[in-house]
Amino acid sequence: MLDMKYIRENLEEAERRLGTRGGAACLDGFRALDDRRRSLLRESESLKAVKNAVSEEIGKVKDKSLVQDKIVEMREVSGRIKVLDDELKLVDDELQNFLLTVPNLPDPSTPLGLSENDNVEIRAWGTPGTFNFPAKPHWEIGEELGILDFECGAKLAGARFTLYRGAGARLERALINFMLDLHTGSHGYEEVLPPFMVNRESMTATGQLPKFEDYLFKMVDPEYFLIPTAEVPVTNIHRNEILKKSDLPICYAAYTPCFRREAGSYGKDTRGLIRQHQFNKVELVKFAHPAESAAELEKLTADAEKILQLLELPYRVMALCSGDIGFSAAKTYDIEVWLPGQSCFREISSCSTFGDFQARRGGIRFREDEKSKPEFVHTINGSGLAVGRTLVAVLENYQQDDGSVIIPAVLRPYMGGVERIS
RNA sequence: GGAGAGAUGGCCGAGUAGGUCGAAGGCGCUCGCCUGCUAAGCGAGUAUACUGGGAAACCGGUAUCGAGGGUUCGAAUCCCUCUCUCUCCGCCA
Repeated sequence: MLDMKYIRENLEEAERRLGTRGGAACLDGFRALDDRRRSLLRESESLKAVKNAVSEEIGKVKDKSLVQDKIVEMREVSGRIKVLDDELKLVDDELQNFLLTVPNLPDPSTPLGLSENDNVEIRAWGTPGTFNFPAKPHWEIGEELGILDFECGAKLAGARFTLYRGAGARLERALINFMLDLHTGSHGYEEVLPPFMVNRESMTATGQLPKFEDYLFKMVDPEYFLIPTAEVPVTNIHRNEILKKSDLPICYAAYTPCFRREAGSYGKDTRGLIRQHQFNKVELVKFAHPAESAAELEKLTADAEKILQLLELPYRVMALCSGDIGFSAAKTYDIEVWLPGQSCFREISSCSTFGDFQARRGGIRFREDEKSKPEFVHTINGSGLAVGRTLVAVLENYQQDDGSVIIPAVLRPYMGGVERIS
């Protein structure tokens, strides 16, 4: 959520910055609602001041018959207040609902552009390997090895679900453990294991709701939402808290499955593991001092990259342009891994800083000094990494001409010493 | 699922025959004083949000005692609904 005072005082600048996301940035109506709200508030509150003062006088008088006229008068004032407050509530709700659907302002360092074609490559690591045979896509490798069963996934649940078997299931688990061990052991993150379902408040704080309910899986009674990313529960750990400045940055790493409706992506990536309704991810989440958030985003991105480096998987880092960043993000780096079976780079991590956008929605604050006003922290998060897609990258980059797949050296301890799946 | 108990400020904990309670007291914390160190002691201060005024320091108003409604001139205190926590029983990975 954007700061109301900022919008009030910088309406045109806010519209211009939002406009860089593409589409019409429309803050029309904000000013009218805001003015209406404040005028109602002023009127209601001044009446309450009168009511409070008179009620206090009435309280001091023993014989209420002496103040009967005041009681009657206040009865009318109370009625008037009720009317004003009812309308205020309507205006307030409308204003809140409006603000909750306004996306974050792109950070000044976010490149301008309209689509993914305008994203900017920041750096690349590793060299795509060459194969003396036609490189296969992972779904062929996985099916031939009997470790990925797409048919059975469809039987059990439907399209975009997969059954992992044997070494495939173990490789997924190995990747999860490898990632968590690295981030907690070497990068300073605390491991957390959150609920995989959350309530509406949590989804609203991180920005999935109210605007993107269609993208989520939802339980109706009682109402719960399956998390689309661990970002949601982990960011909400500190919802409505005032953190100690000395504790910042707070860094969490969490493994969770993620559940996404993938509404609007019909026909896209229908083969293989790339786009599933359920997938595993290790997520990194930070709560940082505003002055440190830019640097923390760089560090977090580097932490995610380290996984690919140790797995020796080639990748590139892209700065998403203003038209391609997510609703809540101010700045995003995508890490894209090389997939030889499909001859393309595919997103395997998305690392973003949200500025105070999520913190304001969630009431996550800190104090600069003991006596100063609480300020909003900045939240930062990124995949470290998407596990299913990492498995895809391992299968495709480490495939051999005999159909087997070499296990990267760093994963072998997690695979019971297995060096090759064949 | 059944039966009970509870939810107050950073923490602990008073306050329910409605009335000056944003809320006693204690702890913690901050700033001063004092003690040549440490401990103790003394004094003052110590919530948040919105809103009005002001360049600012700051001053005023309103709201908040789990959440939301209601009764009342007036509610932490009464009524209703919901959420969460705890205890016991049942069931269960």
